[in-house]
Amino acid sequence: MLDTKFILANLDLVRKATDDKHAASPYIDFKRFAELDEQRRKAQAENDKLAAEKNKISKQIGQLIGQMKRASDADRLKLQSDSGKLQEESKALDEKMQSLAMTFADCERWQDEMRAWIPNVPHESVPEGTDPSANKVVREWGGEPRKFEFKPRYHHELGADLRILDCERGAKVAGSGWYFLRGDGARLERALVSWFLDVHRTRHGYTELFPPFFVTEKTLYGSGQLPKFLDQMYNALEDHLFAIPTAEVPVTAYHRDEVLEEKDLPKKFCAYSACFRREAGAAGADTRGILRVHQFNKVEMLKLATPQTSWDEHEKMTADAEHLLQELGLKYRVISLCRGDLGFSAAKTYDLEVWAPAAAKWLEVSSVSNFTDYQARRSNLRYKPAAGGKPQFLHTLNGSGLALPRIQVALWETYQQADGSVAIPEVIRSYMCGQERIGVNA
RNA sequence: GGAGCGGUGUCCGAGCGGCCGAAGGAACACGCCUGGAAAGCGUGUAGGCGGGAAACCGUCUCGAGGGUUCGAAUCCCUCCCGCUCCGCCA
Repeated sequence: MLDTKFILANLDLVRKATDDKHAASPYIDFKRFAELDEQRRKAQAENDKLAAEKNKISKQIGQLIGQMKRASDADRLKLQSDSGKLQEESKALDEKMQSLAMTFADCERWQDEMRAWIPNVPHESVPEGTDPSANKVVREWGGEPRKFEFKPRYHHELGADLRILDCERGAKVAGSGWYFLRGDGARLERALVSWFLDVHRTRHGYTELFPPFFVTEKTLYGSGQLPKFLDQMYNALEDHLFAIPTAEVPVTAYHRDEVLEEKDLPKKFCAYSACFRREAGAAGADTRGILRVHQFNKVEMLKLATPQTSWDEHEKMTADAEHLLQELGLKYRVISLCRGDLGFSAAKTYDLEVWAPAAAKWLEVSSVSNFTDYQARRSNLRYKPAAGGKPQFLHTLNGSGLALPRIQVALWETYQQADGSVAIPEVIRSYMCGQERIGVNA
């Protein structure tokens, strides 16, 4: 969430961000926000003044009672009546304070509520625009798309023929949008996850985490999924837990409510997790195969950085994800999302899209974002500057590195052979016991 | 799931109704001492909010939330988390 003072000092900026991000809602009323702020500060100032007085009186009573213990009988009576009077005064103050305290708490609660619905402000380098058509292609890698000397087959055809993907049985067991990977398909999935993690760990310097797949409401709130995206999440009502839509959620919460040392920054984590998404409202889109599913595997990268380095780290993280695609030999492009397509909590996002040659489509396989201090404020993630001074909010960044099974889709389609088999990319072979191609699975 | 114990500052740990934002120790920082270091000694070291140009002042915070009281880390209630024992279990 944004800082209250920042919102008030930059109303136009915040209002535009809210509109551009299609986040305007009845919960947000900037005029009311400013009024609440004034009311809140007034109530607090008044309340604090009375509290100071009351504390003074209580202290005096304490002293009188102390004196009473040592006093003669005659003096004791006098002291007793004095302290009685003070007690009355204190009670009177208490009554006055009650309504002030209530006003204060109400104002603060409403402000916080409103802040929870106000999105992050985009970085100035983010393209203007209201929908994906305004997104900018930053760069493309991989040259000309592969030319096939035969008619390339779609991933769902390849998956079925090679018996590495079984959507029918997935649907039987769990419903539409659920699937089985089978044989070498399942093995390739596992190999890719291991390879992703190993590259990030050994070559990109990330610490590996294996996170919980279910988290509390508070945790989801911290990374900005709640309150806005409640309907996109699976939950276990009985236990008040939600299935994570991405490892970003538990890993962002990892250092929640902590104050880190600047010398330990940036913190870099990578984490595998299954991701669960209800995809409510997406029915009808990408129905064939496994382009849009309710459960998928993903390796996530996450960084906690200072505001001074976060933009640099954002570019580096993007490069880390690209590195994987390059080694897999997959054609891809990097897109800078426009203001209207940017996520709720993000200040800037690069999407990485791989080319699926049979479908002749770009598939989003990674989304690398800088959230600046937006999530950090929600999650109370801070650091102590090396130069001294008050703790500051960190900047959080995260990006997929990478998301399955779309990578599988691109691999199958890109590396399919005339005989119907699929070649396994060089870098993955050692993770597949040296296997070089996927033929029909027994 | 049942029974018992416990959650205090960066950490350990005392406090069990007022003089407690909190003893003592450790750690860290600065200063003294030293040729230099260790030991010694001295000083300092939480966060939120509000006010103030600042120095600083006020207020709130001893797991969270509520209650009793003029006054709560201390008493009462609810919840959360941890530990020990028992039960169950991959």
